[in-house]
Amino acid sequence: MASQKPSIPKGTRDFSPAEMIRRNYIFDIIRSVFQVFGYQPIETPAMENLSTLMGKYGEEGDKLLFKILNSGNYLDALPESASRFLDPAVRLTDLTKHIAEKGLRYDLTVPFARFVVQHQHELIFPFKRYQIQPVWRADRPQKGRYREFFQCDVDVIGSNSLLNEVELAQIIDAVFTKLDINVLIRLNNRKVLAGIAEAIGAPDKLNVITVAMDKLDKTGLDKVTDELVENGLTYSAIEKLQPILLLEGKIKEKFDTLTPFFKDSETGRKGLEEMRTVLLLLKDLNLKNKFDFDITLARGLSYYTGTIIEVKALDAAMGSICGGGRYDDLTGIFGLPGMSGVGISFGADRICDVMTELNLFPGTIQAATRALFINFGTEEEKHCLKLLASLRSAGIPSELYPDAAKLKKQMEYANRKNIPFVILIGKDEMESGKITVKNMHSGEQKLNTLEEVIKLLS
RNA sequence: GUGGAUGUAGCUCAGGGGUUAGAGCAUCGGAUUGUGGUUCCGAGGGUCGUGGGUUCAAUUCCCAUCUUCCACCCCA
Repeated sequence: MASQKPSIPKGTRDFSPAEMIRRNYIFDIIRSVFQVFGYQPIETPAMENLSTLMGKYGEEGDKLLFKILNSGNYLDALPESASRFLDPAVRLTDLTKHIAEKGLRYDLTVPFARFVVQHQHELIFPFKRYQIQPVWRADRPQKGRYREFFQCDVDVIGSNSLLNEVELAQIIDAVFTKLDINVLIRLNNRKVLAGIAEAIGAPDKLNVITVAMDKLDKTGLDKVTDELVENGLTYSAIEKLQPILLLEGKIKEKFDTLTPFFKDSETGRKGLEEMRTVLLLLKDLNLKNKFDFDITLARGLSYYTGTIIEVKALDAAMGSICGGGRYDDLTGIFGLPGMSGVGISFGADRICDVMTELNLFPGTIQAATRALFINFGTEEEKHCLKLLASLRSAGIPSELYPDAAKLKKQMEYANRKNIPFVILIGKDEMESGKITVKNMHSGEQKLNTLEEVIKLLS
């Protein structure tokens, strides 16, 4: 039988020990910050019922869901002959709903909303939770984009207070300060965006406007204008929108321009007021990283209703490495209305990419074996096993080479694994009861008692 | 879903319509069976992504397909 070339699905990755050490460094910092702010961990299944996931991320999102084929003879469950679904006139989604009822989660927010509704009577509100798990998207992979990646979510649900938004900004600041990444925290509010749509007389075109505005810094004013025209915005509306699109400079100037602009839009005024509250509180907190009120920030996920947040690394070319916002009614679809939540998600994989690119991992993070016992044979093995146990109970990470291989091979093993000390116990040492310790860095070698060895390696 | 690149040894990559396809690194053995990193010597390892076409002859040229990467869309 010809052996097949091993491979893994597109957009997924294996993580080597060296990579896991770096990834765990990031996860540990993020987790410790979450905990210090009073958030509690939960986990949810990798797969959810498709009905939980569908329709929550907009049309695009549905396409990017990985669907799981039903077990057993799934074609038997079809209401009519399978051949009908081969007709191109029949929509593929019709077939999908008959043969797949589960899907891999697309993010952690929607499963969290489901979790909250399902466990509402056990939870203490406002409920502050964090969740660090992989999510899956059937996207085309490219730089910084994977089909399986880890999100680190923090959310507060059951509180309308804008203090939560402020707290999330503090968490962002604390995490990236600890990771030594310089970031810009961009803030906006969906109500401000809705207000703009209202004020220019195109309230139904909110989505078109936000998507176009989001592209402003990438494609420029002309392209954005073209796109707006294509999507049916009138020239007079675009004309009114222009000064908003070009709004730059200090936060205060943005408020000065928007305030009169919103004189007929209550939604806009409300959004602006929320922004003012959040920004003023943040101003007094002296965050290490910069934040800005950026009216071109839109964010695609359709469930956001208030504040939206996005974080970009300043020194690396990478999409957003953290994002989130407030959703007023995500639990409503699952039967629990009036429960507002706000949360953010850190993209661990992108953060890892940025830190690798900028060389930000400290050199001291690898927790490797401290000492390797050389294996000289059966008698020596037995002797070493006891000493090994002593070192381990003293908390010294140590190992015994499992085979009586050539010394060169064992030394090479220690060398390649970066083990700083090698312990040699042959006939001589067994008789004298002493232990030879070799420092692999300096090459120097000494006879010691067990106590001395423990002291030396601790 | 759209567009552009890519695929040759475990890895990074040269090469070229015509005997036996190369290099560096890695692996294994030896110099050196109680002493690693450096050095030297040697060995193993390939259906040149897959399928088809052109040709006396294709790994090389052409077409298709898949893979990976990059960009768009969207996003972490």
